[in-house]
Amino acid sequence: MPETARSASARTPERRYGNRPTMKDVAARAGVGLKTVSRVVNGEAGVSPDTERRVQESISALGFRRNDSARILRKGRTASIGLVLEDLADPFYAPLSRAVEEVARAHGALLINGSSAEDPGREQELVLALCARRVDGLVIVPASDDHRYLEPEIAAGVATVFVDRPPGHIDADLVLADSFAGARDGVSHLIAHGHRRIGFIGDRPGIHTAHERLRGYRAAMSEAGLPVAEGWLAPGATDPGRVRADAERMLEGPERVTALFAGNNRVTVTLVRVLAELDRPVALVGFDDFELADLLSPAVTVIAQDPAQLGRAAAELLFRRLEGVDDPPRRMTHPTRLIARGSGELPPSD
Amino acid sequence: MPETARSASARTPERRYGNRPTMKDVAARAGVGLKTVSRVVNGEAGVSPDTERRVQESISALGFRRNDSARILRKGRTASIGLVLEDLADPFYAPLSRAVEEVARAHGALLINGSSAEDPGREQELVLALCARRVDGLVIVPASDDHRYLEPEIAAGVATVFVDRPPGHIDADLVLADSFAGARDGVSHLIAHGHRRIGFIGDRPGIHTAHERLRGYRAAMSEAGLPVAEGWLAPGATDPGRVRADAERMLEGPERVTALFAGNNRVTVTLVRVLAELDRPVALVGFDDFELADLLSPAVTVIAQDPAQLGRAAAELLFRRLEGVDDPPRRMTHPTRLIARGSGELPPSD
DNA sequence: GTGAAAGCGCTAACAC
DNA sequence: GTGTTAGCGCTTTCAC
Repeated sequence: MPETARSASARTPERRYGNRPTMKDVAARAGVGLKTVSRVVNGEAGVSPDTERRVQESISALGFRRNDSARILRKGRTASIGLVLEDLADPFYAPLSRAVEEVARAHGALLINGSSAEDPGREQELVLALCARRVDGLVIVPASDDHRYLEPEIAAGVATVFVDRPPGHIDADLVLADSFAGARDGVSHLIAHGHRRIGFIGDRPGIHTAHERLRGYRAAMSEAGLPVAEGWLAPGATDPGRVRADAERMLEGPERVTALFAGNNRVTVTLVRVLAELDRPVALVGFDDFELADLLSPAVTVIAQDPAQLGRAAAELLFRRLEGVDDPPRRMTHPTRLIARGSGELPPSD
Repeated sequence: MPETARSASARTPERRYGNRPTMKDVAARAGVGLKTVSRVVNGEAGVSPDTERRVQESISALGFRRNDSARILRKGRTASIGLVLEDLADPFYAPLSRAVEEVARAHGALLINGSSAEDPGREQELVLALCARRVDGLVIVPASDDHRYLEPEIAAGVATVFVDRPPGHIDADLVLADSFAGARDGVSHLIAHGHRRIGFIGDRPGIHTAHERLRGYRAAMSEAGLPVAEGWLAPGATDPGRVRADAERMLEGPERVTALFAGNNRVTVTLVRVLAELDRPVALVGFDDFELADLLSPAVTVIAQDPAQLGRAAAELLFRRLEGVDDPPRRMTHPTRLIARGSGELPPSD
């Protein structure tokens, strides 16, 4: 039984890419050589108009589309970068992700991304899967605190930029917001408005930004010569139940706080809910800006950072590396900005 | 001049994947055949413990990681799917995207995604780039209204599911929310609370959901026997400037509306701002739920759809196709839910 | 148990 | 202008 070029031989998997035509098929149909088709497909010079026409006709008749997997294998560059972060749907990370995508697009690269769900194992699994795909570079918001697993990859040439949180146990490019200064400014703002007992509700202290923000809180209190009671500190998971419980605890008793500082956007939103149920005003400053913060009553005073700017900076640094810039790892810190809207300017209620 | 296996010959690009070791290198170092390394890397049976140990040692010494580009080329499946939508950072699409990612992960696939920015040309460019990468399947939120460009791809076996909006001029799987019924319910709700002059501010009418929601508005008005003045309809771009101008126009004059229906989340947010500046109460119902809607005053009544559910349904349908289910294209419609919070229950102000 | 050889679809190099 | 050849790094087949 005779076999045509495309018939399923014993060596061919049952359905390869749905049995799509290849350049060879296009060449055969157009009666030209393989390389001529390649030239046409890639818009290279040196093909006569007539030949080009025949090849084009053949391409559309067969529904040919170049297989970039093969191209990638041959060229050694995938024109894609990987992005791994905690949660693509988080209102803080979504704009960051979008900014990375825009920069990638400007450089002709696609974006492969994944959410680590704050799970170090999942982060590593995703990152290594991306390395196996030979992405040209990686932008990572760490969930893990040990990135030594990346050492062979970086050594092998995978450009890597960390953003929002520093990597653990390795030296690499890094783009951060100034969490320490931001938190210090926010807490100083509350102190300037007369508060002396201020609660801090933040994220788990293992997370770098959470740690820095707590440090900023302590610095502001200390600079003002104010004591900090143990009960005013509540680092931990940012689920509403925990945040609510800690807030309610701080808001009662003789040592009760007159103001709260929220360590991130999710904490802030939960605190807004808790405070809305209260019969007395409690001042609030939150880290991270969020939509509609200005329409709540009182409008919420925040320490704003620009996630899109962080993403853009990280991606641009990455592509600079891919273009061959080979300085030692760079650490960029972006300033934060206090936006006073009302909740942070409330006076103490006693 | 003698050449080792990995030295840069004239035929080798200067830096291929940063010159990473291949299975061949691992095999040479371990003193085994190529296929044996392949067996170890893929956890296949039939390798003696001793050989396996030697290969493993060789793998970690060289920092070998399997090149999935080559694997993909050979196997014909990329274990990746593409997602194209309007804007990854939009609070409606971000959870949809995350849901698609989770389903992909459950099926061992990576997600490559891109934002079309509501630009048909960019949608097509992205989709075709994903096809060239031979993604196994596509989830698309259309920006374009003509998807005939996808016909050869679908014919060639790229599974495709549309979500949120139907494809143009082709028949394909589709997951929608019930925009028509949702809008009709929302407007009926306003009518039930005494309103007779209701404005509709929506998205551009070329967008399917916008069209359906306008149809729902008309149906509700018509069912109640209410006339619709031309000035009460304002489809168009959803930028705050346009929405504000149209709202302000509707809110003055003798025929002024006492209630507004917002066609999507962005319009709703802008209208909340406009109405907050007003000296009289105007009722508002918005399509799409949004965070903090319950904390505004008045809290905002919405027609809620579940974007994560839409994404999950679309991705699950896609993987069912990839597993070989071959029914005719399916169209799934998810119901919406009215959440009364206050703004939609305000009585007419005159 | 192990390995040699073929080939996935493309691009690079070089000959014609 | 155009075609031929080699080979990217892997998996498949089949022989040992």
